[in-house]
Amino acid sequence: MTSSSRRRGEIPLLLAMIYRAMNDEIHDRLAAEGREPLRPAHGYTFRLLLARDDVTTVALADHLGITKQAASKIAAELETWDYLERRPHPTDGRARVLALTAKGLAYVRHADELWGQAEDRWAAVIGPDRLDQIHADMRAYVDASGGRAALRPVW
Amino acid sequence: MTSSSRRRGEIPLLLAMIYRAMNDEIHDRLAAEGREPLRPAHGYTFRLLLARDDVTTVALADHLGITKQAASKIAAELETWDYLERRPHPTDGRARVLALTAKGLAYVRHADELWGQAEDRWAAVIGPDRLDQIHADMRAYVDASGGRAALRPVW
DNA sequence: CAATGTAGTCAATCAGATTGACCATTATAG
DNA sequence: CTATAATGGTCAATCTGATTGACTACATTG
Repeated sequence: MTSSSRRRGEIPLLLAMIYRAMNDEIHDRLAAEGREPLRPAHGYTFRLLLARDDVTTVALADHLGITKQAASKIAAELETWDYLERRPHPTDGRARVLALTAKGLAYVRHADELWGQAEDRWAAVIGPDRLDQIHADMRAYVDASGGRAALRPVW
Repeated sequence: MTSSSRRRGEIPLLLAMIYRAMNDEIHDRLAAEGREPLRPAHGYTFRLLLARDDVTTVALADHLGITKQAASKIAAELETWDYLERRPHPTDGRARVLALTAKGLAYVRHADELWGQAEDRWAAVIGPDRLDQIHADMRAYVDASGGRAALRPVW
């Protein structure tokens, strides 16, 4: 059966390998579409903005684990490419709220479809039931790690 | 059971989250031990040298996906910290073979133990049998991706 | 309303990487 | 055998994404 041959400590490496393989695949396809030179940080920014609608530059910086100056630059790039806009904050005059534009939203949807296809390819190999199981087991780990596991950049 | 609630495209994100969470944990612990400022590239270098004993600077560069100049610098750092040594190549007078020193090997062993502990923590949540299953399913994906999946840096 | 804290910007600098030029050695073609 | 091309590695200059530090404008606390 499955067991015996599992070397201790191999699991994390496999996680990295699979994520990296899927990531490469998606990146290649996005690059082939001739888009702006989006870097990982931009992708993580999209995903944060999708999850929350009250994101300021400082919040973005915190999420990405970089300084606010660097985060500001990321946001500025995305703004010039029309992926996001900086709107005045409703209550705080100092702050600005970062929000995806229609183009930005379309981009995330498109990327999500590609991620979905990568996932499908795994499902094709092991079957959807196993993938459901894996999904549940991964969720269990994330839930058990008490907030330590969040979708933050893997640099 | 497990299924129904799985949103398509969520799996890759969970992979990233878990890898990142485990990585953070290990990094924190290694950093707390007051070592040289080792970066991800150094870790991937260790792992390559552990797997092969004929690694040249160019091979390292190729593996890391960086230029040979950058790879040379990485190797030079590791050499000054006594983690690896550059030996003359047995047959090619131009080349040098990179190899782990005893200190380098000890470091990898230590890091592997920490990875093993992270893995154990997951096993504690879902049980070792499930982890065996996941291991097999991940292996299946890697094998099916025809060499595309290799342990290369996830930046 | 004074004092302190926070969001964001501008400017200078740093670190890790890249490009380009080069040398020494090896492999290939006449 | 050479003559030529290709390869491993280094040195130097440059680029880029980030950091630190100083500052302004607004907010919060007392």
